[in-house]
Amino acid sequence: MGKDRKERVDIHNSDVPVLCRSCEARHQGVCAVLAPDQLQRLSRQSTKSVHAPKSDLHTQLTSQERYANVLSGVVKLTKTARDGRQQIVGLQFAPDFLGRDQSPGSDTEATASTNVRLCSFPASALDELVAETPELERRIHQQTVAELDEARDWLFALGRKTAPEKVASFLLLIATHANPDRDEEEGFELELPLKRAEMADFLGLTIETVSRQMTNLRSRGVIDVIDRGRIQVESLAVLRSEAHVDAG
Amino acid sequence: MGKDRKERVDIHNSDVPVLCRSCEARHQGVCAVLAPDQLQRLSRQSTKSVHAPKSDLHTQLTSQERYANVLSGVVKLTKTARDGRQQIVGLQFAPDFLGRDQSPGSDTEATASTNVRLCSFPASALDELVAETPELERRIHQQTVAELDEARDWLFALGRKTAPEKVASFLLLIATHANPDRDEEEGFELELPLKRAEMADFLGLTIETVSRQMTNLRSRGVIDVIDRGRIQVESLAVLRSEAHVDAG
DNA sequence: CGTTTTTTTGAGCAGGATCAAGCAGCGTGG
DNA sequence: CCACGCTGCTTGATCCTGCTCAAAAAAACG
Repeated sequence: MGKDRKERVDIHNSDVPVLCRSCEARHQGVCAVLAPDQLQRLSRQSTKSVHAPKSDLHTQLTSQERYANVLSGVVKLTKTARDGRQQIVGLQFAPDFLGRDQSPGSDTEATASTNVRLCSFPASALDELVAETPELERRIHQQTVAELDEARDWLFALGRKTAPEKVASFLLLIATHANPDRDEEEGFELELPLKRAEMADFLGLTIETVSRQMTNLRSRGVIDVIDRGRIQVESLAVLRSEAHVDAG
Repeated sequence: MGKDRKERVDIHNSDVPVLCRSCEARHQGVCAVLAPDQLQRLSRQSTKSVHAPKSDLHTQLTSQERYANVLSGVVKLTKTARDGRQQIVGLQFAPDFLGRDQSPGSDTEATASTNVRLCSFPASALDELVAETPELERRIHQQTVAELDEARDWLFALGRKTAPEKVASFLLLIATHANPDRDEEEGFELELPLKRAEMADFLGLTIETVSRQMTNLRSRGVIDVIDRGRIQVESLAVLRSEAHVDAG
């Protein structure tokens, strides 16, 4: 997976902590607005950690009063009813920031879907930086607005899209998040970070319907199934038309 | 509705602009964090306006580069697909703030559902205040987080709730927003700010199903229908159990 | 009042759920 | 090395919730 990815070390920026070099959050995430010395302070209290699928990240972070950046992998935010019905209400990818926008009374769980690497630090450390850097607050706010926007796109999908459209929309979401500036024309391989049950919980469907729609897409030549968690997408444009993305 | 509500004029605060006295936004909304002189500056550029149902508030505000507080009424945020399918992705009540968290690329419309009174002011005026008052930015951020939370609750409702549960959940939402600290025990009258078609667009259902579920709730004694837009709710607790609110 | 809009009600249909097997991959242990 | 159990995925048969189509009833409005 990481073999053909360029290392993004800042050769000319030796003030940047070792921990932070080649970190996505440093460039696009919340850390992007921090000055080198602030980065230094934060990184001194930061630790990287790896979490297996199904690890409960929410209680892990809140119990220790820590925040974290997602370095790699996918984190799912779920809501569960007493009768067992479950709905994924958000997915977090690198370099998303975890822990601050979870509002107090929220009954939302954060769980690793794939292997997840986190860079975590004490909440207090970030709160101090926020106090002295309005830019940082703005950056975090921007992420929240982006999440709100995505949530609203999914409200449309859940309320108004058919099962085939939902599944295509999901594949499109993964495709664009895995590589935001993908070549329009070419086909490409796609790693599915969610298993069927999770896709169902995300799309408001059952496992069976998700499975049927996947075979349906395959039989119509929109995708090739390589193995359980890997597909080949023939064309982004076709996928987009299958998803019936709303007007822009 | 307003008869038994105390007037909230700050007798002792004669520096508070006339325009702002007895305004909800002044107490719970974004204006709550402003100092009297800031309030003065802002109010000098503010105007109140009334908007009939179906007025397009989004283009009205963005074309004039103005933001606004909702003083009364209900604003719906909708997404529409090319084929006509529509989904309401958010409802704004007083004293919500309009205009800033609509991210640039968002294809979301803001439309009045009821008569809506707004207090609007130039975007630049607020941006200046934001620059000098970190508190204000934090306040706006809080509202965005609250909206994100509500959106996620509806993701669960749209993905996993049945039609009867959806309709009950909607009534519960209106009931709690109309009067956040309502007496637990007693029955009460409720004004529905949305017509059937809008309820359908909010709940991801058709008009017919909404209508059927309403008569269903009536025949089971959960509500009394007074007229098209007015119902009597027998008990909040019963409504809550009908809605199958997820675990907390 | 007639006209239009909104809501209700009914009959029939279908998309997706449910129930129930079967299958494929995979680690474990005999 | 294969039998075994386990987990995750697919496939099939049947059912039912909510949609579609149609029409009447009830409000709103000029």
